[in-house]
Amino acid sequence: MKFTTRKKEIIFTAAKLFRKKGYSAVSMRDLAQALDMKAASLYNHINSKQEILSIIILEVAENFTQHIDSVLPQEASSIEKLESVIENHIKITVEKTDALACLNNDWMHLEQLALENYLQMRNTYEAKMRSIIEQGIKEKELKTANIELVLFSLLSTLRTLYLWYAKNRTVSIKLLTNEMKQNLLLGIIL
Amino acid sequence: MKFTTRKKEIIFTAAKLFRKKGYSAVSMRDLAQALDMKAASLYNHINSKQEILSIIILEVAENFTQHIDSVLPQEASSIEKLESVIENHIKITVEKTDALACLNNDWMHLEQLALENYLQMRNTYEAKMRSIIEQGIKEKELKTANIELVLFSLLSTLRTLYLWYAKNRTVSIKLLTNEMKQNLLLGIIL
DNA sequence: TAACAAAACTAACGATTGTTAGTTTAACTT
DNA sequence: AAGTTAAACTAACAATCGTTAGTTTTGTTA
Repeated sequence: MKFTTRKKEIIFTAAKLFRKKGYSAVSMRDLAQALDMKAASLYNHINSKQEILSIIILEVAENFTQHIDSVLPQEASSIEKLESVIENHIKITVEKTDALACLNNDWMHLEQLALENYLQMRNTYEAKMRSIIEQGIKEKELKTANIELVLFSLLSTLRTLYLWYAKNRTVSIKLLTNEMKQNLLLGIIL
Repeated sequence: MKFTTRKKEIIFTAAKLFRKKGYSAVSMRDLAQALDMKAASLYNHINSKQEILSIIILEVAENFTQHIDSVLPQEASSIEKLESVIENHIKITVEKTDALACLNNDWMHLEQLALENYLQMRNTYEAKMRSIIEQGIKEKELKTANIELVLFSLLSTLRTLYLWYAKNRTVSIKLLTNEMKQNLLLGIIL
């Protein structure tokens, strides 16, 4: 990996460590050692451990926000919109595996504004997903069902797909995308 | 809640705290305070923080193991077996929400034998789930698809259902079970 | 009521935590 | 070559970590 700045390298490495052991279990000395430097030197580039976490998480959260904001106003069927959401989740899973894991597992260790920011983005994201599902039911494209459970069924798999992808990195994104659309939207029963 | 022993009360409370903040972020002093006692007093009942974690996680893991061991040899269709697995996941989600969350999020903080034990149970569980799916495909009950992805799609939702249930405790288990079978097995498209 | 056991307490330990201050090295720019 | 800045270093801080030792309180049994 090539980095434009040392700060990005630190954040990249931190994401890898946070993913493996969790934010709280990674010390600044652990992080420094992984970068072959001393803990105090990290502070030439970052302000705090907390700043590292918030940069990692908020960047991914903004990726999700931007995508759904672009999908929602489109003139498309609800199913096409859901497919686009699935594609984006897979894209982020593949491109930002570690950061996505941090978002999933360590968001509760965010503090103050960063936490508020994250929660607001997550709530908005879920509300927009919900509206897509509601549109689909209204237009008779989706089954009438408990919207909250449909929403959760989709998001739970998409959010944790990085766990599967970490052990199956050789699979083609094309195949992965098609299979996930199948499983999530059409079910697995013949 | 009524407890038979102080030890169970400690473990129950620990599971609640571990779930909220993660194993590493909960100190023995945090745990003691939640029980209205001093940290040192905990050691009259437990041997170590690590012991608490392993008791919490291994008990739930054994619940999963026992159930799938009873399902696998049954004379039933693959779909009936999958439905039984779904029912069990929901049962554990409802009855042992906090412990299940610990298993999901903090298993990597298990040490030595407890970690080996857990991983062995998880691998065996997944292998048995896989064999049910393979049976279903062979008997033309399930679609021909990437088995690993079908397995993951099911397990990812079932494993994290506690996140949804925590915010929707009033839903009836009957409804929850039926909707989950629908979503996971038949999909959401009309 | 005296004796005993269970379970709480205080005090402290060595290790580790995130972080700061002050200093030295390394890499460019003039 | 001299000057400047970025980025590493050593040393240390106050706080907190899991845990132990020794003591006191509490509640039950003889």
